[in-house]
Amino acid sequence: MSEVRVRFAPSPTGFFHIGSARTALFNWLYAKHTGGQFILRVEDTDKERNTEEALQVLIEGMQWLGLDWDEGPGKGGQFGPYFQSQRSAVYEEYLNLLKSKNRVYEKEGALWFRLEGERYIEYDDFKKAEVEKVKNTPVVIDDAIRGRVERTEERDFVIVRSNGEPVFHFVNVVDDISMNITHVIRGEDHLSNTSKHVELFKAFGVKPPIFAHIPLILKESGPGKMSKRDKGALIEEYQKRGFVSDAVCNYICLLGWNPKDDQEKMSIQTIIERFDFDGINKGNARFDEQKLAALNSEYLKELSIETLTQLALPELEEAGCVTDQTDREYLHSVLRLVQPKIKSLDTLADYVGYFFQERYEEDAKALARIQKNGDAKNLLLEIMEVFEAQEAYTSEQLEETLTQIASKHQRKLFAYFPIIRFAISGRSGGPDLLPLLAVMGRDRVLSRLRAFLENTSI
RNA sequence: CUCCCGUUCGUCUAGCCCGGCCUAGGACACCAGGUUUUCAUCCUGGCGACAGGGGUUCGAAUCCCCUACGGGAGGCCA
Repeated sequence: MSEVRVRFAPSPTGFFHIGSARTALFNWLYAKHTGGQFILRVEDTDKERNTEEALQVLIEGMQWLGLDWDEGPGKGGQFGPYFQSQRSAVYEEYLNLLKSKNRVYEKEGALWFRLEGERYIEYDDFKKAEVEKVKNTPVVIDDAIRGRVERTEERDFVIVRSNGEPVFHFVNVVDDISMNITHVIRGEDHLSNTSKHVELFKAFGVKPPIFAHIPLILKESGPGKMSKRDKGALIEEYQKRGFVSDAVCNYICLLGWNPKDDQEKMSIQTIIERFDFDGINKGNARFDEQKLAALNSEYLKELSIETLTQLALPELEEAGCVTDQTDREYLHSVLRLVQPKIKSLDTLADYVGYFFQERYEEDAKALARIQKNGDAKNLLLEIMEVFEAQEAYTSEQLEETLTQIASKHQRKLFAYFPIIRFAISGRSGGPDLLPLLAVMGRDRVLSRLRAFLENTSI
């Protein structure tokens, strides 16, 4: 039994598309699941757009998702080189092989692959021209996901352009042969092309690998598959926005694959164990950012405070909440406080801004609501009296004092909450109030309460 | 225009291969309550689907055929 060898063969375009990422992920999972090898092969034949930076985007994206490769760029391997731009000699060799079998001919400067079978001319309504077709026997693809698929390839096709560059179908097959690829896991958009590939495998006299065509990811709204310009399409965006990479991985897996027992949130280790072709769906899946966000928030809640801080820091720094001067202890305690509540990191700065900045916006509507209930000023004055005197600001002690003044003034404990919250944060919602006060600490709380009493007419 | 693939709640999906246990299960979203302050928290409940039509069968979401719809491919792009 030979070892499983799968590959991810992206063309660096400067973006790391979520669909590509999932193809990479499924290949990687299959390799891990079977104990096989995962190969990264860069299809950089299109010199125009394949730049060094474009490659970097791809590699960073792969690393961010935790998809390491056994052979490929930066890693080497005995089947290299792993850049198609460096494999001309291999292509030359295989081209000669085809030529020796009389399967190549030249037309208009390009090299064409010759199908076997009887030829005839037919008008083609798509090409709007007379074209030569071949009466060919159908190719049978025994797809690991879709089952038996039959398709007839009925026209010769170009394998080397007139400028000398070999085309995708050719290099793809040659590389899969010369790299001993055993399973080709790729998007369904390649299913129709597979008949070309199988014809080439047959011409080379090589048994084709096992094909597994995975469903496509459709854009969130509107028709068609997801493309680079669609919302949520780029992996690097999630990275920038502070998504948990494990959450993104987990979500992408769920787009077209599931373990069949309603499990959704799974560690990558669990997914590796459970991943297999029979869990992959045939139908295309529509991308749903809300579901991703929900999963991501579950992951956020489990992060260690150090990891959470690391993820949140760029956003907080950019918003000016946090600087080098910010006390790390304080930052940690704020994040620990809000962690059970947060849903995403890309709006975190707005949610916690007031912890760090003395100037923050006040929500006029919230204030109006509080004033409607009346007595706001008295409530605050009653509090000031005891808060000033109090030294210890733990959640429990604050509750005790508040309970005392409440009974002294014959009020409900919670009568004080809204106005306190507003006076120190300018809003009506947020983390639980008592722990919040404890985190902010005596000095901050007192100075904000004083400032509020002075500056705001209530 | 041709060929290929697909079609279960709004969305991701379980069930389909091996027909009865399906009054079709879960999750996200949404709605309603609750959590003796707030909610970008948590809990409970609700809403909500077998694309349509024909077969086969005692019995079909499950098997077969047709139609419709969706997706993909048909490049000297990958």
